[in-house]
Amino acid sequence: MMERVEDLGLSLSLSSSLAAPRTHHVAAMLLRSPEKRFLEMPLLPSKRSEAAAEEGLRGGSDEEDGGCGIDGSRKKLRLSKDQSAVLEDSFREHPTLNPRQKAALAQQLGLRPRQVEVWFQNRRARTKLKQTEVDCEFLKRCCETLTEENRRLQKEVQELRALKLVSPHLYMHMSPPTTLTMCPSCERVSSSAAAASSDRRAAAIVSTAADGAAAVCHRPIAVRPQQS
DNA sequence: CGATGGGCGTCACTTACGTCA
DNA sequence: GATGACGTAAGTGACGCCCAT
Repeated sequence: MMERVEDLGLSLSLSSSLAAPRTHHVAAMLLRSPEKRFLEMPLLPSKRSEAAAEEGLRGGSDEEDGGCGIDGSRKKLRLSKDQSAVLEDSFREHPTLNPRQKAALAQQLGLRPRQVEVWFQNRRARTKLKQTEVDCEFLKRCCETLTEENRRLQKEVQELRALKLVSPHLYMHMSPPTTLTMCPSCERVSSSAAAASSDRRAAAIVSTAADGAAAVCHRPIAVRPQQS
């Protein structure tokens, strides 16, 4: 089964078309010529089409259920506000329906079960799209914050190196930079850093930061040996 | 017991239509 | 009134799961 967004938590595939749904949508539409659409038409009715047709037979005429007209044009049904509200309430309660719930809802709203099913499908898609947009915004802000933090740390490293050259004595006795005793991502303050000698600390600070200022977090991390 | 095929539900993508600025 | 952007109902194919054979 495909992974669900709600199961993934903060999931985002930037390569996914969802990252830019509108542009992808438009591009895809431009690419799809009527000829291609004709070629894509199934030679035989699919399982789904058959099911829909069957439901159509059970549910009433095309005229009243929003099916295709005689000329083949698709008649679009707009759900009433009341119908939408009931569906919305039901969706909040359970985003997926079992057959019994679907049938009950369809009967209550005077719709075909297929219409209820489609509404839930589209509703789930809209929810997922919204969540993706939210995730994308969040990750963008994270990226900006980390970039800024990285810039700041690089600058601090440069300053420390300069100080070490100019006055090693002062450097050895200075208190540790506060920025490097607290992890900006998990915001935990390291107690071991305070207990360590200023000499070893400073050395660690410089070497760690010099590795790219990426391994600031004091949680167990793997620090790559610097490549030449 | 594993392979296979059909039924079913869901998803991603797409199309087509209604609405609104 | 014409037009384009947008929202959304619906069509389609693919995929995974389940179950019978």
